[in-house]
Amino acid sequence: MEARRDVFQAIADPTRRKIIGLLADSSKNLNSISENFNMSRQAVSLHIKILQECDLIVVQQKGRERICEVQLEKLNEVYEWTDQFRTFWTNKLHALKKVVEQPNDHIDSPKKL
Amino acid sequence: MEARRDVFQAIADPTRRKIIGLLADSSKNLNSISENFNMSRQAVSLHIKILQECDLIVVQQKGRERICEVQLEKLNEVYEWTDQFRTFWTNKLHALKKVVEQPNDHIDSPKKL
DNA sequence: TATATTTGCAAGCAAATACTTGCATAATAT
DNA sequence: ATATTATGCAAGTATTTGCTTGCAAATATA
Repeated sequence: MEARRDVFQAIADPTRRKIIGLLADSSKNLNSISENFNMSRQAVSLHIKILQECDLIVVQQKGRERICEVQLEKLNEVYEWTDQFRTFWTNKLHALKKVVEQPNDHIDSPKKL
Repeated sequence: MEARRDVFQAIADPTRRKIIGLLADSSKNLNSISENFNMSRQAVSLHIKILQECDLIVVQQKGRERICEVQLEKLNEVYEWTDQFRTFWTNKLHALKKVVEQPNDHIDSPKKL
């Protein structure tokens, strides 16, 4: 069953987030990744597969080894989604400040909230 | 079954992300939220519950209504996790530039990225 | 060639997820 | 008082998830 497979789903699992962290440091083959976890190699392999399916990881066959490289840019989707709301929560602090500090409008105000 | 319940898990579901978006605009009661979806009220109610369990939503009883308010600050955990890697992928572009462009430091540089 | 290593594939399983429908309950409106 | 509205609770189901173990295959090393 090909289920929904997106970046948000992929990073929902803590093991997969840890894998991303490991690979951000340097590319690694499947076995050396799985050494960092208390689960079977197969379990890790499955996580890798999921990360691959949403292009967070690119796997390159090198002899009998599979070198996994993380594509951190793919996290941009998540970054942007959260960042969109970040302006909301930072504005909770700044919006008030702006209103209070501005006794009247100036010509050079480019934007008003 | 009390499963792992964290923000990453919570935002993995597209319905829940949409709920967050809706509530970012303004707080709403359960029924008016569920009007935006093609699923049963119960299904939406369950999503709300999950969002509540990780403090992304605070529910306030008001008579017979339950007003849902989103706590966008809780997304900071996700923001920071992605941002940590963002420096990696933006550095792919900027790191080289920095090294090349900066022959020495200046006093009047208020901030360096 | 015999053996180690790195990996894939497949079956099996318990738990979680994402829903559904039906009924109960409490607050409000007529 | 009765109907309407907003909601919760519980049971049931199909699918997905996160793992396991066993076996096979391909590559590298002795």
